[in-house]
Amino acid sequence: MTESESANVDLEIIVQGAQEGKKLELRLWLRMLSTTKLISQEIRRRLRNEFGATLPQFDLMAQLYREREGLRLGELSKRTMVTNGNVTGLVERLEADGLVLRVTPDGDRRVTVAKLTAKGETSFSAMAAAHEGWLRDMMADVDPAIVSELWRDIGEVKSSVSNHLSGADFE
Amino acid sequence: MTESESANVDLEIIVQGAQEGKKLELRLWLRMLSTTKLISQEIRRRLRNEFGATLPQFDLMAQLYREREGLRLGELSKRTMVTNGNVTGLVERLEADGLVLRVTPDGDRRVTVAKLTAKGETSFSAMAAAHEGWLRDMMADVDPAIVSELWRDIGEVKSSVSNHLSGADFE
DNA sequence: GAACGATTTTTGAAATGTCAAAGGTTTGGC
DNA sequence: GCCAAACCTTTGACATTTCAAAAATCGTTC
Repeated sequence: MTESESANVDLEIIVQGAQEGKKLELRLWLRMLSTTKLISQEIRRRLRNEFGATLPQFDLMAQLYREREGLRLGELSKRTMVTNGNVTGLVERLEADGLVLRVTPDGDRRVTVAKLTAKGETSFSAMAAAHEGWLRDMMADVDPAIVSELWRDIGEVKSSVSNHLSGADFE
Repeated sequence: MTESESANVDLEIIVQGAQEGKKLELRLWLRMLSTTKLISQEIRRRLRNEFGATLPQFDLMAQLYREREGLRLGELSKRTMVTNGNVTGLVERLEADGLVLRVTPDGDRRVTVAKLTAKGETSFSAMAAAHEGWLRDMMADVDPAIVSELWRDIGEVKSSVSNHLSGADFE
């Protein structure tokens, strides 16, 4: 390696450090955000066109589907990462559509438990199957090994973020 | 390795294939979505507490900040991935706060161009600096090499998704 | 130069989202 | 038994979001 070549490499490193190394976290965040928006919009569009449902409704029903005995609204709020007040309205509309049932248990009258109706279960399982297929389609060009790697590494990001929250979210 | 041990390994592989290999794309999506929500909420909270601003307003101003001569609302809509109707209201409120100015150019009176006011520029650059720091903090536990890798691989996901959209989004 | 089609933004209805405050209910001392 | 603190959900005020339809303007064609 000649002297000029080695100097060149050093320069590249410096330049790279200034351009690509800077704000890496910011750039990752912007890319995560835009990708998530893109996928969300596509899922929204398909849920609407093929099932007449919305994404928040789908998310909420997904939680209820795996807890057949139902969930308290507060628990639903935590799992869907939606505020309490928002859950109230969502469940209200789902109940009006006959997909969800609200029950107040005898033991504690502060609590409201939401659970899927039979119609809700049928409706959700059809959507869930389609939903899974959409994701496979959308990510079809990505090597499964990379999908796996992404799943693991984003887990690290999530964990780091969880440990550096200013607010109240702890688990 | 005994026969029973080797049989065990095979079982693990099979089980792993059935459990972890299945629905990999779905699981990646759920993790991306929850991580993005987590970070969004944290940024929202800090923008609100420290600057009295909202995240959509911040996003919109970010686009205007790097186009000092201003942007048409339709262009703003594309770049922020927000619908046209939504941009109208966002710009309206930002204008009421004196952060953004709306101008109709002489050449084409259908068009509305939004640009930051001096106050808007000052306000945004303070927020942007803080914003970048928050992200570094939140991702502090993640190896920079992994951040870099994630940025690249999520780019692949985004590209794959873009090529498998049912709707109208093409570029 | 009147009319038609394309472009751009706004509007309106409904759903989702946040936050803070208010309403009930329960529980644990006293 | 009663009161205060804690717990759970709802409410109310706004901001954001989507979609579709309407409004305004431009360009072109005849």
